[in-house]
Amino acid sequence: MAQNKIGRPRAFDKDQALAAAINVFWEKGFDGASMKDLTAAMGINSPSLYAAFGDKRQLYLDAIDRYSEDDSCPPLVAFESEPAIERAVIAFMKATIDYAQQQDHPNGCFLGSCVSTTAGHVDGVTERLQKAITGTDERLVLRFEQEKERDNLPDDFPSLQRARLMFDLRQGHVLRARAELDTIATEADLQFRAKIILAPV
Amino acid sequence: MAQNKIGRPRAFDKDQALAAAINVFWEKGFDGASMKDLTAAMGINSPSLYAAFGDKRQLYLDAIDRYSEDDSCPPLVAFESEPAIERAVIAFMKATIDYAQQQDHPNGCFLGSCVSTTAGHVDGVTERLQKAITGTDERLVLRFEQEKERDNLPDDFPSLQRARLMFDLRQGHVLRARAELDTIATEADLQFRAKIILAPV
DNA sequence: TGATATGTGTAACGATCGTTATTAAACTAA
DNA sequence: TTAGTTTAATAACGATCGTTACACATATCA
Repeated sequence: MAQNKIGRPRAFDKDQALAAAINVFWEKGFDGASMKDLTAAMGINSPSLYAAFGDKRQLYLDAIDRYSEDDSCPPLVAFESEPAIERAVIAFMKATIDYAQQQDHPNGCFLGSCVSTTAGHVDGVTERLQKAITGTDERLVLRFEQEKERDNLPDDFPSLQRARLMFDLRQGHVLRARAELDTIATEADLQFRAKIILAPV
Repeated sequence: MAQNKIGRPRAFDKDQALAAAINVFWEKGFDGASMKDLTAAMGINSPSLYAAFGDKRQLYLDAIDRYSEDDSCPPLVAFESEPAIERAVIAFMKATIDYAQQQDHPNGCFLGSCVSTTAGHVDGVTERLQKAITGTDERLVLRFEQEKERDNLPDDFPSLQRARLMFDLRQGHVLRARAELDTIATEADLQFRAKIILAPV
């Protein structure tokens, strides 16, 4: 796991420290998270943090990058790994709801609930946010296109339109979860939302 | 407008100052906005701010309350004032997109893009966010119910389900706008989104 | 006109911010 | 064992944070 330079005095686990930093930023935001908060959660002292990550802003950008990694978004992974497309759409939504309310990390979505605040006033954030959004769109589109090739969706299925629809719906769940409101999760509601995603034009 | 106690030395316009504070918080977030930023934008000195609003946190809560006032959300107002329900839904979406990208204030939505970050770590925010969300749901439901009474919508139309659908879609536009991404605004996409909102069960 | 009330502006408060110089400790290589 | 290297921990840096005393200006009312 941790690829430390062998042998030296027990170096801390950088991956683990970064994961801890994500949760702090996620809970308090970039400006709300102090170095004291961060070092306490990461289990290191500030000089180690600076040696490993540069400064607070770079740590923040690293946290965003780590969070945006391919396999870091459970809803996307659920969507991509479910064989039947109808079930995949439902899996995406269920995973979105579950994930946003999960107890082992703050509510909502790090990107949608927190990073968005710093877009435009912390350098490097806007580009990363854009990449995360368009990247998600593209992964959703990819799956739809694959299904079209397999004749599981009609040839005129508007993949990008529906991908964006899925993504946009997701943000509502995220905000409700952040506000500690129960998100709708009745089977009927989920079925309806899945139906409209896959509805013929 | 400003209801100052008459005659005393030129008191600043509290409403106008609060409006300026909203934009600062909206752009930089609660923790990212310094008192210096705030007083500069509000055109007053800190003692005046403290006399009028208490402290930074109370000013923030006042800003949230002011922003959440009944007539402060253009998409909602558009939805409520358009006579035909089909056109009202489209007006809501168009207003959402326009508003989130408008140039006279920061991108996105103050509540959805910024306040959400402080939910859970600044006292008083979560309750206000909940009230704003459920309040919006209720206003959307109210209009749908009125249309049902006028037989413009079927009796079994699931008002709450569709209200939440509208609201959730909105958040996607808000996030994209915050990230300075163009949101979809083709007539076809809008038509489709309006269609699914009003679709029979 | 003077006394008083109200709000402004200056300047400073202690606390905490992000950051770093410096010292101590731990392990490898010889 | 000892020299050398790498990391951790302590403590301090100047700057800025949110907040507030204090003195000055302005307008009303006696």
